[in-house]
Formats: sequence, structure tokens, C-alpha cells
Amino acid sequence: MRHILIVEDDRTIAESIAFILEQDSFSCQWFDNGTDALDYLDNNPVDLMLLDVGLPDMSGFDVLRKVRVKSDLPVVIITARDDESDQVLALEGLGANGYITKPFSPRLVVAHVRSQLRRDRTDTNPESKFSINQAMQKILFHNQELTLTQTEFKILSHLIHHPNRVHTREYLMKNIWDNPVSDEKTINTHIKSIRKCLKKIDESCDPQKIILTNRGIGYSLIE
Amino acid sequence: MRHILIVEDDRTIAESIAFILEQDSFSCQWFDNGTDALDYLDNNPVDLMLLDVGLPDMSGFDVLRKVRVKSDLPVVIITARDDESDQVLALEGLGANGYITKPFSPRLVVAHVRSQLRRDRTDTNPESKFSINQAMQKILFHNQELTLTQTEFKILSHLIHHPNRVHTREYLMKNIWDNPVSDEKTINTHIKSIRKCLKKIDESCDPQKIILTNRGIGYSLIE
DNA sequence: AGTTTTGGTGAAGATTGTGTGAAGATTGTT
DNA sequence: AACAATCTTCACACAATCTTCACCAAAACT
Repeated sequence: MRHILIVEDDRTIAESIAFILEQDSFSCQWFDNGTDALDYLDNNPVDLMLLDVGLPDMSGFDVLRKVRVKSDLPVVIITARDDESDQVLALEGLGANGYITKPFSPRLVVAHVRSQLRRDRTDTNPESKFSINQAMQKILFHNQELTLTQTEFKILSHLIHHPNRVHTREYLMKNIWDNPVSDEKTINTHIKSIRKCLKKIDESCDPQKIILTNRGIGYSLIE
Repeated sequence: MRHILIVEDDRTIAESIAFILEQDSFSCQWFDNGTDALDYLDNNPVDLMLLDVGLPDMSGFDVLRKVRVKSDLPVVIITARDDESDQVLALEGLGANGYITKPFSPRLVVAHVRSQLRRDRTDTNPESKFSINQAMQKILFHNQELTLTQTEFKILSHLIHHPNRVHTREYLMKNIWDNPVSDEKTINTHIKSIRKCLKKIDESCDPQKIILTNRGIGYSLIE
């Protein structure tokens, strides 16, 4: 569960944000001033900070400045002032990660929070045995690199991006080959080599249980 | 140098964004439609995508959807519609990373771009075997100077600036040559000479392990 | 059980990509 | 203009990869 730190001196706003975030299975901690929030941050694991600019003891920008001395924590600014130069300052000068102007709906806040945390999730997705490094065109399986050919890489990417879902041969053909090959059996062969690669990394695994054959339809990757 | 993909059908807007980003030492590639942009994305290393919603051939949201099938590339939406539910959809439902509503100043765009890219910075890497002196157009390898021709310098610079990442031949062609040469094999030859230079400095190294060939894709430098 | 359909497998051949040296073209210098 | 340095292209050899195919195994259906 992700833990969100809310720094906002308007109790009503803070509570409505907390309420909606908690419904979305985040946990929240609220402070109405910068000092306490910074203190809390020093001693508690926080995943993201929602930070109002207008605080009683110091500006939200000052809070952000102090946070940035120590960490890269995602910080989303909340403000009543819809001033573009403020936004530029926050995002570029101070290292904010997002910027929401009041009035806003609670859903927008959740959207921003999710958007910021999305990357972390994919980086370290402990549930999946796979991770993809698109830039390097590499796929890790149990944190070990698979040596795949380009076609194999494309097929496995598709499966990983939509796990637990059947990919028909027809679909794979259309999406992986620019000018589709004539024989659908070709895919069988590629799946075979992918399975062989998996087996090479983890001798004890059963590749047919990881990449499932859906008879008469296609293949699917099980998480 | 970070490479930004701009997808925007209004030429004036696209050019002003590109201009300001290039001043800020980003490199840009512009397309006025989604199809071409997606095609480009398949074959080129892009660090961030600026995506207009109103495109001639498909909605920006559709483009984003297709991008997300394959990658976690940071995507910042640009739109004329200041509609909160659109923003929620983009950020939460489709996985956009940022959202800018028109009209906006170029500086705000830069701020968003910087904000998104801040996290994965790899500027000063003390572990690298390479160091670049841009002003002198010199590259040191194990603290010894490489004697490179101008083209070789440009290629190796690109690789060093984005290590652990595949550079397609297409990408290198476009970014290194002003008027691209016709034959992609030319790159092979330059890579060959760069590898030879490395070998000359460090007899014991394996240049093919340092500059990796990614068959069918391109080359990448391993750190 | 026998038959039919579908998937798995390995191997062969076709296709494509890569490394290499050398030749010719281009550029820069004296 | 002559020369040197550098860049581009090319042809060839070789290696990796893709596709196809024939054959066998497994499952589904009668």
C-alpha cells in the first residue's frame, strides 16, 4: 500500500482528498503546516507528497526546496493561484513532479497521484517474474537477461504487457509482422524458442505453465 | 542529449516548442500525425513524447493507448480542451505523465519536460570508462585520449550520452549526418574503426563487449 | 479405441544482417 | 594543383535469424 503525505492547511480540502485516496487504497497522513510535515518525512516512509503552496508557517515552495535537498520523493503541488510562472518555477526550478490548480475534483488528485506512482510500480513489480527494458530491448526473467532474437522479443513483449489474456495467432501475426507471414505455425516455433530460453534461465520451471497454450486460439502469459 | 518526440498538427505550435526545447539542448523530432509518430517510435530511441490530442488521423488518446501497449515512455499531453474529465482519463486511465492545456508558454512545456525527465538522469557517471571533453572534441577512454575522426566522435558521443540503450542505425543516421547518407552500412564501418581505436588503447579489452551489436536493431554502449 | 484436429519439435533452406578490407569520392591543406 | 586525411560505398564471406516443412505427440471428438 502506498503512503501519501498531504500538506494542506484547509481542513476540508485535506479531508476530502484523504477520503478519496483512502477509497482508492492509499494510506494518508495529513499536516496543516510545513514544519511538522518535514519532520514527519524525516522519520517515515512516504511514497508521495501532496503539497499546498499557501501554508501558515512557510511557503509550499520552501517546503519543496527542503525536501529536494534530501530526496527525489514525488511531490505534487496544489495551489489556488493559476499562475503559469509559478508552475514553471515549481516544475523546473524546484523539482516538483506535478501541479494541480484549485478548484479541482478529488478524482483529478487521484489521477495525478497514480500517474506519478505508475513508474515506480513498473520498475519494481515484485509480482511479475518479468521486467522489460525497452531502451535496451532486453527482457529479464527472474532478474536474469533473456537472449532473445528481435521477433522473439516482440512476441514476449506483447504477452508480458497483457498477461493473463489470450493472444490469438492472428493477433500476433498482425501486430508483429509488417507483412504477415503465410504460415501460422511460424509462431509455434518462436514460442518454442522463447520457452527454451526461459528453461535455460530457470531449469526448474515449466515453460508451458508460464506461456500457456490455448488450444485452437493462441497463447497467454500467466503471472 | 535527450530526444523529444513532438506530435502536433499545428505547425506553428510545433515549431515554437521545438525551438525552445532545442535552445534548452534537447533534440526534437516532429510529426503532424499519429501514424508516422508511432512508426518513428518503433525504430528510434525517444526520451519523451509531447502529444497533442487533436490530430488529423487519430485522437491523441488513441496514440497514447498504442504507446502504452509497448512501453512506459513518458508522455505529456497537450490539448486545447481544459476539461478535467479528459485530464483524469489521460492521467489515470491511459497512463499519461503530464497534461498541459493551451494556450501555454513555451517555458511551461520545457518545465514539464524537465520535470518528467529529472528522475532518470545519468549525466555524471563516475564509473564510466569514458569521459567527453565537448569543447575539445576529445573523448578519453581509461583516461587516455582516443584519436577519432569527426564522424566517429559524433557517433561515440551519442552512445556515451545514452549508454545501455540501443541506438538504431536509422536514429544515428538522422542525428549525425546533416544530409543523411544513403547506405546504412556506412555506420558499420565507423563502428568498426571506433572499436579499433578502443582496442589500441586497451589491448586486453573486447571492443565488441563495450559497443554491443544488437542484431537487427543497432548498437549500444555498455557501462 | 480409432479418427481427426491441433500443437510441439527439430532440421533444412532461405533470408537477412554484420564484419571486413579496399577502392573510389570527397574534403581540407599546403 | 597536388597531396593527405577522411568519408562513403561496395563486394564478399560468414553468421544469425526466420520460415517452412515433415513428422510425431497430445488432445478432442465419434
